[in-house]
Amino acid sequence: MFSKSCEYGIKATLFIAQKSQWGERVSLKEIAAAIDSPIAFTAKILQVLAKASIVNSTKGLHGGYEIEKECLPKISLKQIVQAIDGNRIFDGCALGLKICNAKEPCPMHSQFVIIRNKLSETLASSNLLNVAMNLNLGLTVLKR
Amino acid sequence: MFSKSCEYGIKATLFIAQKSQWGERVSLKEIAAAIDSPIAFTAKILQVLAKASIVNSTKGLHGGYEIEKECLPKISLKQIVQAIDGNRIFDGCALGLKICNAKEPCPMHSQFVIIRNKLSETLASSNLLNVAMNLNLGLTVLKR
DNA sequence: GTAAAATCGGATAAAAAGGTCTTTATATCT
DNA sequence: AGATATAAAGACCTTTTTATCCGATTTTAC
Repeated sequence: MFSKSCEYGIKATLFIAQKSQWGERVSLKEIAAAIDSPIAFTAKILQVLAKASIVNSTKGLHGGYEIEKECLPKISLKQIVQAIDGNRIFDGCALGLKICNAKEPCPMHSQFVIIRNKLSETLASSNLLNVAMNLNLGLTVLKR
Repeated sequence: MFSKSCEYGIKATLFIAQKSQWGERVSLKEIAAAIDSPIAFTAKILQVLAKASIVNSTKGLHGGYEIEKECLPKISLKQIVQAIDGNRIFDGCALGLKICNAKEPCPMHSQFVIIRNKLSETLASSNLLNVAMNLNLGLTVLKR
């Protein structure tokens, strides 16, 4: 479904969001440990997320990553997916056709429009605050 | 969503299904041309589909691939996907967790169960006869 | 100035995608 | 029956993409 980069990106953002609720800033090392990801690879993904202004990064001693508390309810998982994987998953043809639309559809087009719209809505309607709250309550996990 | 192998596999099977309606047997070359796929790679995928008894292959002069007419309504696209990509797409965690279920869910588990079930149902309820008929009518295409 | 932390450019490894060549099977034509 | 042309099967190789790692640089608090 998603690339590995995107999986790590989502998990990393969620961990940062969780800590940012309490105004805590987290380092790369902490993130990688929390989501069980390769540290250097995670760094690269975080750069992308920082450039997309989904997370804020601070260099130097006591630096790290954070998200402004007020932004948490405004950032959706869809934004993360788009920043890392683009939106091929939302608008690309399931059978890989270059041109595939209602006028010239692939054999699965009409069915997949429904599924992709559902996916898009699901991701667009989730926000970091909600998801982070479930993490806090221990109802969901980022590892294992 | 699907691997390239799977995309080609679905398109190849649909093309074979279309021709098999009229009792025609098609060669690798014809298939690759019809679905615009690399010929040698397509051969490999067809081997997998033949081993999974989704298509019948015949060697030698006038050989090629076909599907018994009576089987067309009994074969679903889900079977093709499972034969090539396995069923990670149907039961794997969207965030890549090894363990992810209702008891120990990832933050997106409950939402993704719905999407994956929808995908599974859609693919399971489609059959080669129906899809091939739309191809015949020119309502859908395998190329472009 | 030093240590901690992110950034940046590139190097390496692994997996997916695609290609080549040889072998095997099978109809058809002497 | 044997030779031949055709077509899939199988083993192996190359390219491309994705994933991962490393080292040098920059930034900042103390």
